[in-house]
Amino acid sequence: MKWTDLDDNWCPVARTLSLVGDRWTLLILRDCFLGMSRFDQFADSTGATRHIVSDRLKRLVEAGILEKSAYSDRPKRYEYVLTERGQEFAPALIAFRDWGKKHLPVRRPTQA
Amino acid sequence: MKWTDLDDNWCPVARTLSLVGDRWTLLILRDCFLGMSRFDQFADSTGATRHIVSDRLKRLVEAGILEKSAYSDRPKRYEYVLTERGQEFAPALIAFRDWGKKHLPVRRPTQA
DNA sequence: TGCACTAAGTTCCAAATAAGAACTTTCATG
DNA sequence: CATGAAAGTTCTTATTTGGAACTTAGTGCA
Repeated sequence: MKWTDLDDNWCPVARTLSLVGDRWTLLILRDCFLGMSRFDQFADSTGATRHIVSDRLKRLVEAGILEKSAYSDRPKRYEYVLTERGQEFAPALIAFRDWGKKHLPVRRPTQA
Repeated sequence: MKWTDLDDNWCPVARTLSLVGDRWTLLILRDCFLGMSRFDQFADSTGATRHIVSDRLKRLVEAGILEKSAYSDRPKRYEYVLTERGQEFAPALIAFRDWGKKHLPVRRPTQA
């Protein structure tokens, strides 16, 4: 079975993952919760390629998890902000954060 | 940046996702919470290929999230059970389940 | 006018993963 | 001895990712 066919799975966990379960997607949402909203911020912060950031933002907008709106008209510039249903991913991200803090201490701390 | 380099990221969400953020992995954990423990059960239930189930189980065991043990000696047969730290993914799965139940009602219900 | 610079993407190619089916190994049962 | 189950492995093809370069539509000087 293809991953993309999970969208109409009987299981709500599977249906949710069909939207946010791809690589990098949840890290982009994490950045949204940290106040980021622009393309370059997501690319720099997550480390995902621009190609992937572009794909994920498009799909998150289509899923109604992020909202895209212009913050400048000339030149046209857009920003991405969590919708109400997007905000409701907070519990999931907090759960992952807590698990990581408890079970995965950093080995070699990030140097500057 | 490669996805696999997230294991020593400063962010605990990223470190956690480097272990369980690949496609199918969280669905296998879901099945563990539903009481499943065998290779074929995971393959049938998730729909992932045997190749992927094999890879994910190996990595979950290496990460200390599942424990592999023999339930039969002849022929040798193994089962996979959540460790204590594995059990602690419950809040994350519950968060995804709740989000899906609330925001993603099934369109065409699974027919038999 | 012209040059450098910014933000937000898109495009292209090579490398890594996933999908699907068939095959293997080790027994148990009839 | 033939059939079948469980747990993987192997093989080939299709889809995704990773990395770098390129594009578009301006802005800010000098």
